[in-house]
Amino acid sequence: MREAGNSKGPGREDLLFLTDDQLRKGIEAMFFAYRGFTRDPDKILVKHAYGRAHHRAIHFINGNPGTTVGGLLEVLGVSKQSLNRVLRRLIADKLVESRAGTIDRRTRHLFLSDEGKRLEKELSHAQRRRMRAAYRAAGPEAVAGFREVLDQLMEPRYRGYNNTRDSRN
Amino acid sequence: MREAGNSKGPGREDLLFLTDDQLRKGIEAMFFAYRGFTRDPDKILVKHAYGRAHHRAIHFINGNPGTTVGGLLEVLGVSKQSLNRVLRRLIADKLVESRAGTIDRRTRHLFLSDEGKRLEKELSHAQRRRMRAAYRAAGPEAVAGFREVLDQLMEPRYRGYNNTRDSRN
DNA sequence: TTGCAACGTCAACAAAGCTGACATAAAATA
DNA sequence: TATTTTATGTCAGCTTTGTTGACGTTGCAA
Repeated sequence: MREAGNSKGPGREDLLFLTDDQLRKGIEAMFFAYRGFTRDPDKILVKHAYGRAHHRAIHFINGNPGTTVGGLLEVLGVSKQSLNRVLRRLIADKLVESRAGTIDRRTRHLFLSDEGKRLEKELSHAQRRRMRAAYRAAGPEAVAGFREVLDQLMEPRYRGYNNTRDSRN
Repeated sequence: MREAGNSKGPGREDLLFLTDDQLRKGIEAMFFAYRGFTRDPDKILVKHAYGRAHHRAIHFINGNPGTTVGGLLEVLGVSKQSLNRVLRRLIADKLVESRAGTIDRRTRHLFLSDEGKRLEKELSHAQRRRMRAAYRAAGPEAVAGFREVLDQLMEPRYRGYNNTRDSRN
């Protein structure tokens, strides 16, 4: 992929000529798509009286069980006070468990409780459902392209964040 | 595009089999990408003491000069009180002009002033710059796929929103 | 004339971001 | 050992942006 200019003539595509209008449409599509993307979980969250910030915390704790507060702060990119407010409530509500580390007892390792996992499943199921429908409708090649562009849009340090996280104590 | 299953064997791609993990990665990529996507304009906005809501209003007024308050409400999907707060300030700061319609004098038609256009250019230039870099790095086929998936993710009523808007008085 | 539509606005509230300041416990280091 | 740094928690205060409910005005339309 990503070859540049091959056969007859310097077509605009080959030179990756991008009009402001093409880019503007992409920008608007990103705005509308993100709203669609968050819509289903948002509806579930209001029922439980949580917000998007709670969803994000739950999501990343689920994907990285045992991650520390500091780890979460890095991924989420918010202030510790802001994260703490969210986390405090999730812990009080017993959706998240916080355990002091054994090798470094200053750190707090975070886990979803069974009830936390239940909510996570409810949220991620809804979000995956929409994502799956979009992927299916667009087809596998479109999905590959989608992921490539997203990887380019994000800040480089978050590329390839996936790949099971360290979660050891 | 979007053919389904052709040659030997029912490959997973051909059946559009999508693992939860694939979908989860797409979901996370969407989160990180959206953050990257808004980062540059956000930095500019803080200098001017505006927020993302102001950016959105400016963006859509720029794209649809003469749009009404009601039109903006539809696209942005927020309450009129919320939009009004943003708009009131932009008008007070003389970035946006509001003119009563001539055929229906109840409506307010919105336009960017010269200064409004200046800020819009500053914001959209930064955002297009990142988008352009992402598009260039990913290549034209990836871009096509990106757009297809975004179109699927958004609520259907916003598909093809682009295409120059009515802006007559 | 009566009613609906488009808009503006006040009030009150909530979510979620921020900064600054301070506290504690534990690790790391001098 | 004494000191400093790190990881975390928390209080206070402020901002932006979203919500709902209520009410007022102007103007189009029946």
